[in-house]
Amino acid sequence: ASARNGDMRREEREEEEEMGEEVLYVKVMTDEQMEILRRQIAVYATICEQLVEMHKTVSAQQDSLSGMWFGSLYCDPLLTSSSHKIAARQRWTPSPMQLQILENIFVEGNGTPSKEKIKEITTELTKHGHISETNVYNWLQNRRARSKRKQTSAAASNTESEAGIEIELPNDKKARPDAAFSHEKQPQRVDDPSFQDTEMNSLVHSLYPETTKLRAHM
Amino acid sequence: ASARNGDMRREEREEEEEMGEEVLYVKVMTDEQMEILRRQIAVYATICEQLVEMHKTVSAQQDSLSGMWFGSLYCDPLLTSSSHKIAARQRWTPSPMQLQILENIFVEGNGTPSKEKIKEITTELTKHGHISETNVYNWLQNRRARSKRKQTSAAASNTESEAGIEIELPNDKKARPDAAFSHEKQPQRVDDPSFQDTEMNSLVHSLYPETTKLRAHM
DNA sequence: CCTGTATGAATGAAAG
DNA sequence: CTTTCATTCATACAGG
Repeated sequence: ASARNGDMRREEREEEEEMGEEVLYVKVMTDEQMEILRRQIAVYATICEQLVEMHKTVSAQQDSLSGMWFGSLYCDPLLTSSSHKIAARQRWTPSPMQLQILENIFVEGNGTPSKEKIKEITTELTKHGHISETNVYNWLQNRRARSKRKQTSAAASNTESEAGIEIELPNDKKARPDAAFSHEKQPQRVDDPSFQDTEMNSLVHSLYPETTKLRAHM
Repeated sequence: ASARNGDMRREEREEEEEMGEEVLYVKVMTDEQMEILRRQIAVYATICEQLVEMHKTVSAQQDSLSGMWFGSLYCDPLLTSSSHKIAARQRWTPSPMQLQILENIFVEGNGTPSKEKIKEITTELTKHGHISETNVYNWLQNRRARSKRKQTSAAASNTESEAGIEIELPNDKKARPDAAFSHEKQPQRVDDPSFQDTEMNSLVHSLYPETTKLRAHM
């Protein structure tokens, strides 16, 4: 029972849903939307901070428990809430945390995924969830491949732009990003780390001091 | 396989400028930037969730504190912002015409859809509607996979009739280097194009039940 | 409105 | 490394 009437239908639907004047489907954010996003992120940040504060307060009175929490949060965060969680997915799924770290590693661009390194990374990531060296290896491999593919297709259709999409990754000593949103029409380098949000990193860091790697750019 | 069409976006944007009445300079995010943002939000979400869990645990023992807490945190950041939805990531829908053509191509069964071929097909299909190479690629891939699955399940039911055991739980484990035990619950990826609903709202809502308004405009 | 289903897309893993 | 496969995720629709 599938009505394949294509775009027309969808367009109508969307329009009726909300935006009246913006009929076009562009993957573009207006200033306003940017603002919304920024605010939403700010909300997260705020909530997290306050939760952390709260935790501190509470744990000050229950220190026996607090140690346990911080120690086990990432490895086994939800045991308490849902014991009916059986699940057991067959294929590994990186936790957001792991993803973030992997992404950073990728961006840092050591093009050399040495065995040694892999092992090291794996060890680090184990703190944030179940993972194996194979996972790390595969992830990096896939990431590389897909990034490359993207670049290729992008370059293909973007011939006239001499913009020198020097799409080779890493080593960007770009200024530290504060606010992070680019105003340029030209898309930035694909994996521009400058886009990453410092605020969050520091938040995460304050939560999980052992994850210094998150910010490690040197 | 995963490459999203980053360049396509740009083209669309220019289109917009052309036909646009006002110049409307918008800030553009590349897909990659969007993705990074999504992930960062996902990290926030995860942290928040876990903190919430923690809070529940704690407040179960100290309900006097928890009440105070819920009352004071929220500062109404999102209520005002509403109204504009970020253009959703839309998923391509083949027009009937395109579908027909694709079907034919599939039936012709050249099992190897070379890149060359894909490009060609895409060009052809563009005449019948908006489409990209990735779309074609995905479509064929999905078509193949699902066709195959159908056969498999058909065969399975066949076997079942003779064996009498129809337990076909997809529980079979592929050879995995690491023995799998139950994963931690992996919160789903926040992959919401609008950046505005589901995950975050429900998270916030769970934090601040009284702010139901948050969801009002969805 | 909410729930179920078809299907475009993303992605971990493996083959080539 | 590149390409392909298998599985999962998320969304567009249809039906209650």
